[in-house]
Amino acid sequence: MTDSLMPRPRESLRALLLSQEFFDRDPRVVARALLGKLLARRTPNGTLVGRVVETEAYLGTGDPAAHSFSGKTPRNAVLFGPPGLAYVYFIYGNHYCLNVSCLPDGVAGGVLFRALEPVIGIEAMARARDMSLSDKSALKRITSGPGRMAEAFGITRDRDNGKDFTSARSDLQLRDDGYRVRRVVVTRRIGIVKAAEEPLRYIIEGNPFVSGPKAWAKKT
DNA sequence: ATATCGATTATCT
DNA sequence: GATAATCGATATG
Repeated sequence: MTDSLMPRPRESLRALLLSQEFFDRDPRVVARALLGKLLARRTPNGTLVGRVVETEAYLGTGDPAAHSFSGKTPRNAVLFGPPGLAYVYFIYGNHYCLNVSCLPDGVAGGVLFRALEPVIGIEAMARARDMSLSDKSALKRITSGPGRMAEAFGITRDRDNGKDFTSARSDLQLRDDGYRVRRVVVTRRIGIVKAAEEPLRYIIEGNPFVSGPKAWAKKT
């Protein structure tokens, strides 16, 4: 074959950019629908891609666990804005966490990205996390957790808060490559005390890159 | 394998 | 001044 002489389709053509309408829905619906989609980050050096395997829904002003519960502030303003924007917050003096805003402009709601399965740029992700891939068990820990995946992708509030996931010109995008999720498991949310019992955490059943102890990947 | 604890700072009361 | 949508290290069964 003369494969190398043919114009190679760009990566972006093989995975469709998610639209703003995709995010203009209830966070529970979006959280479920995001499983299996691709998070893509364009950097000066290369591209990072991870498949979404774990999400959590935060319901806005009616949800005691949501940052938007007590109304709009400078920090959470993005959650009240248009759908499909990156909401990044800094937590415990150590970690950034990445969310996407949901529902129409003026209505709060969002989805927290909790874990990815690395697809492209694994070496770069490991570097960003100061990890070596020589240890086989290290692979699972690169992007399995909200703080971990944010660090692997170089997400910070200064750089990324408010970015449009749905813009063709954005360096932070969400795409659909046609991957089909077999089965979804819903559990209580992790790391919170308020409204923790609500079944608002969504994971791809059996996926090894889901965060937390193995037991959390099954039920609770 | 599960439990506990300390780190470290932006944000809000 | 208290809190937090976490992580990694350490301790213990």
